[in-house]
Amino acid sequence: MEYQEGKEKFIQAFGTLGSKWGINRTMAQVHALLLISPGPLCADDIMSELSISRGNANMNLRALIDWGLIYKELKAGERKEFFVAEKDMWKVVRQIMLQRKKRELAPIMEVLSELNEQVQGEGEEVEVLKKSVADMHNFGQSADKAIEKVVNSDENWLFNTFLKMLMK
Amino acid sequence: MEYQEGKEKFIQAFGTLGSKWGINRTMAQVHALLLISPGPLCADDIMSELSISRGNANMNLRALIDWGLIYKELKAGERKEFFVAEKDMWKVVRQIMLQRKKRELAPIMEVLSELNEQVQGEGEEVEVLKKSVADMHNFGQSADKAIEKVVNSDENWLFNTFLKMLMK
DNA sequence: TCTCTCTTTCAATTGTACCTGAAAGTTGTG
DNA sequence: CACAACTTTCAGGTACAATTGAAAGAGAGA
Repeated sequence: MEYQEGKEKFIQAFGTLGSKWGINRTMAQVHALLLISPGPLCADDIMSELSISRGNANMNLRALIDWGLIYKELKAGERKEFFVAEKDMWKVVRQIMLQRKKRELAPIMEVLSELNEQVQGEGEEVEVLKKSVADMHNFGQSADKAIEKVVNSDENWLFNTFLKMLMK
Repeated sequence: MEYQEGKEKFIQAFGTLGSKWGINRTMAQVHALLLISPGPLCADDIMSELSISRGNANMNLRALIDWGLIYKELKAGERKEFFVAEKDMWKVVRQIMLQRKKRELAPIMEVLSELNEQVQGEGEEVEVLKKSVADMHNFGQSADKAIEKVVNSDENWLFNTFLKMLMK
């Protein structure tokens, strides 16, 4: 397979994956493009590689910076901004886990806490609702803790060892 | 808070959560509704509770059965089909992990394997592409193994212990 | 200050996944 | 078989998110 074809397949696959996980297809593609670029790229590079508009490129680059997945880089003597991706896969995954926890786990946990405390009434249907809420709240807390531990495992020899075992 | 309000908030929150994770909003809402229903519901119950059409209800009920998250139940003397949700939170999460692994991890792993084996050529850009592909393939395999282990942890005392520790 | 280059914004457009409802299909019963 | 009770399908419509492109903004150097 030629380089160009491989590159396109990679970017394409990444975009599809992203969209199945609730992440903007283009954002995922920009990320993929930067991941396989040996050097920094500027907005125009990305626009022409992915055939997208200036506005779209700009929006998704900002979003990726916001997620902590790419960095802005300034070249001496150039006005243009360049971008590079974090290429350490473990850091990438860690960053994604943290961001999604913050953006999507946290809000629902708040709703669950509220329901946990405030739903009144009696009867079977109320009990079933309360139990569901409590179970999910519980599970969410466990998940939160597990994510924190995994994300910070570098600092913890014991968990690091267990994690490696888990993945073998 | 009254029961009805709590119920609506629960269903609403679940729907939002689902859509942020690439799961059909309505499917998540139907699931939520069944989770907090003391008894089985039929298609008409769901249509009126969620104000959705017959076709929509049918589609999403089939999908939920397909995911292994709800079951069909027949009542003696009734033609209608009734539905109940699996309410054990751990089984629910397990099922979702397995299904998503099958549906979304597997396809991209195939692309990565293909690229891993078939990308030809030399030069820095080819090397960077190859490295990205290899890293991701690696990570994907680890994730796959970790999911398998977590999902089957009931049978494995050591990992069960570890998991509990991870979540405390 | 003016101009040139690059970045950001946003109203209008486009794209896409989802939903509807009616019609066709299925199945049990008299 | 004919009917009634439900389920499934799907062509067309809707709603929402993503995208465009042009205009406004921002900053550096002459």
